[in-house]
Amino acid sequence: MLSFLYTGLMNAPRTARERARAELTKEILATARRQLGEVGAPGLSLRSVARDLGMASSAVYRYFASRDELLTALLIESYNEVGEAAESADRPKAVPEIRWIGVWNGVRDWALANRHEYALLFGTPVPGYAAPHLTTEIAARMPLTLARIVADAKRDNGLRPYTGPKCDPAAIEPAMLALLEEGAFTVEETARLILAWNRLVGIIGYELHGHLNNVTADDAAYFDYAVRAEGANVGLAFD
Amino acid sequence: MLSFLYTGLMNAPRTARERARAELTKEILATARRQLGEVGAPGLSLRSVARDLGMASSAVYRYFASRDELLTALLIESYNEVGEAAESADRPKAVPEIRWIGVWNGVRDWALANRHEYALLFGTPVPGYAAPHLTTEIAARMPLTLARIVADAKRDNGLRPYTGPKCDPAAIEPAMLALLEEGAFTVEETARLILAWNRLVGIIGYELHGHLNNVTADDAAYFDYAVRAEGANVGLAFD
DNA sequence: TCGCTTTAGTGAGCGGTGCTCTCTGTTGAG
DNA sequence: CTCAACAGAGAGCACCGCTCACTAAAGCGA
Repeated sequence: MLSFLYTGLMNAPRTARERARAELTKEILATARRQLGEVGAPGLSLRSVARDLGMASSAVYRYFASRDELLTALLIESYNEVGEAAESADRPKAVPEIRWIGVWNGVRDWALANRHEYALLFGTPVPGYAAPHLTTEIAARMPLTLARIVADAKRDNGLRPYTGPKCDPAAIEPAMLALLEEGAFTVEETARLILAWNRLVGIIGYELHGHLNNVTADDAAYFDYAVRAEGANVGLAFD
Repeated sequence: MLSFLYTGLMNAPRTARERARAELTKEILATARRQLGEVGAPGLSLRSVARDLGMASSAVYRYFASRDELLTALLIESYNEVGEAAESADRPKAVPEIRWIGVWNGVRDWALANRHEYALLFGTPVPGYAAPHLTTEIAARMPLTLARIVADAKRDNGLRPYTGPKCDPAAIEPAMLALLEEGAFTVEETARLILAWNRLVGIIGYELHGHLNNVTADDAAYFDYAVRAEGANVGLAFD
């Protein structure tokens, strides 16, 4: 499982054979990524990747043990990209509200430009395919960027008081609570942050997949509203 | 397109041939539905439906012009089921807060029992497949059940004042605004209702598809919290 | 009732898929 | 230099959606 990570990409290739292997692995990934962008994950075919590269389909199996393993590699790549998009959209010196809006728009822009990749990350899973545990760490980059913003806001000016329903602490995964205690969040604040993340990731997905077609007229304006509403919910100074 | 609706199911069959056709159409649908529940939409195969029924795969094409048409029939069936689940979970004589919780739990229960069907309705769309317009009317049953609850609450006791960010009216589809004006909603209230619907449908999807695996420990408790938070957001009396 | 048209169902076939297996040639290490 | 590890090719298996030519039966107008 995930053998490609160790045999192909990591460590400096020493022999000519190893270098060739690393190179071809990258080429396969790049071709697969291009096809993913064009036809989406369900349409991605190992055979057509092989055709594009002018090699026998069976040869690709020397590099990726299965189509699922290839998809996993693309999944990791995409998680990193959306994390990168979120991080680079952040302006740590700006006020939290501006940062919040900026990061969410960065994520949405990436999603609009990489809709099939977004679907792979946050959409309905391909039946029979389960993302390996390895990916959870990388998957955290994007949400952690948002957590940092709220943590900074809390440190500098405090969060606005919240008057809504309370969340049962037992509902949240202990590891997640521990992680966010670094930002000195209460259970309540953690739950609201998770909720905000869920909601906005969901709304981007709905826009992308056309579920808002007969509902909203201006998706960007609706998203802007949702981002502000969500920001207010986690305690930022939107009104 | 959608010829099966007219040739197979609607109107009372008169001749023996028409009756046989109606019957077989139903059998195909039932078999397909069973397979959908077992292997999900991407795994649903017209050939295996035919095998289950002991007929040649090509014969199925006399009843459904394509796999997509078969999926559309299942889509309609599922939309009606989730609408039915929402409506029958409503207790119109109860207070709005109880009704709100009840309907959402009804929807979630249906989703948990019919996860592949839920994915078909609200998940990532199958590439190349676009749901026909016909379905939008049926799709409205579930959200309208929720709109009714909030409308009743507004009529009887008024909604709680909302202090969050405002929504640009241009963001919402005019037809949607007109539809909800029947419940005497303001643009702001309509936007919040849509938002609530988006969010909760999304959260159910996340739970179903495992995206909450490392985030929440008790999905039911988390959903309960989300339902209350969302109810408070639309102006119901949760605190 | 006859004859014709419409329909249901069959099975072969096309081009595609993921994946396996055997075989060949090459590379690299002891 | 030898030999094992490895890369690549190609045939093959079982599946997929879908089409087409063909047979048999049903329905219907004359």
